[in-house]
Amino acid sequence: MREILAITRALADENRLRALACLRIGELCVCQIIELLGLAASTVSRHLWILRQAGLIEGRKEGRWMYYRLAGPDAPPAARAAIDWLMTVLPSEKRIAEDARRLKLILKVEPEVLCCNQREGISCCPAPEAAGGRITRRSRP
Amino acid sequence: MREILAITRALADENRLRALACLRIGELCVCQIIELLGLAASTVSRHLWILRQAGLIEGRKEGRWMYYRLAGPDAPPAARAAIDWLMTVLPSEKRIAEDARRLKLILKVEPEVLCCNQREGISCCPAPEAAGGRITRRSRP
DNA sequence: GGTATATTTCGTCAATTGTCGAAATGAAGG
DNA sequence: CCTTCATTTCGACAATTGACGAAATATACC
Repeated sequence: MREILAITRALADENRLRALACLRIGELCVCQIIELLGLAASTVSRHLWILRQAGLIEGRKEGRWMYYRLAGPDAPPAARAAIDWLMTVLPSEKRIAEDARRLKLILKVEPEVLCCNQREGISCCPAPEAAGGRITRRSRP
Repeated sequence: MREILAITRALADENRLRALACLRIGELCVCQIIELLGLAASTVSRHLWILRQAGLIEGRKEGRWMYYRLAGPDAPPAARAAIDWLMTVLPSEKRIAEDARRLKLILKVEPEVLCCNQREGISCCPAPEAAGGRITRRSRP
């Protein structure tokens, strides 16, 4: 039961669903996910940890960078099934499609430059949630 | 996104998963679910409402009694898929199997008698969560 | 070794959630 | 109509959660 609850609770958050969905295109660096979600790095790190311990994603460290990807075929079957469900229902969501569009822009920027910009509080792409009314604290030094 | 989040958040609670799982045998009266979960009637009612507005279950009123069942084929596809996933992963869970065993005992009691007993604070079956350390307030008038 | 830096951990705060009991609702039967 | 009673709604409270910034960790490069 703990295993299943870890999965369902991991999925019960919009930002975690967005993170999962964006990983469907393949492996991503944490800084890219940070950029996409527009949240504090520590917050994103926590979200990724929750997804990871639920068995939904896998991490791989390469130097200073950390890469995450969707759990593979050898992941717990319950998690795999959950991922399959998500990948059929999520992509048609407006927000997820918007994320996919922005992700293309993000991928054009070298991770090094991306991280450097994040330190400076600069976003490489429009960040629609800023227009949506939510205030991104990172825009204020 | 609202629709999917309603589903994932509805599933992010152990008692709601138990309620869903017990409905796989068919339609149940609220008082039977109350008995199974061992929670206050108001709490169970709230859980069922959350499951209902997520499209995971359907309700039917018959006189003073309210019956719930799993969402049928004409339910939102996302909800149907979620139910399918749950019904493959939940039944093998220890807690769910235990619930199924207790549900058989509960079904032997007429709903009228069950409700009457609940009013008196009497449980028709062992209620394993009492042994598990949790205190059931309803045993104290 | 020392510095720079990508990510995680920690502490804190506001918001949300699960739970209960009490009161309200609504349907049956006298 | 008035009572009974199964269920739901309401209000309160404790526990959990998501968010942030600051500090810690770990890796690379000098």
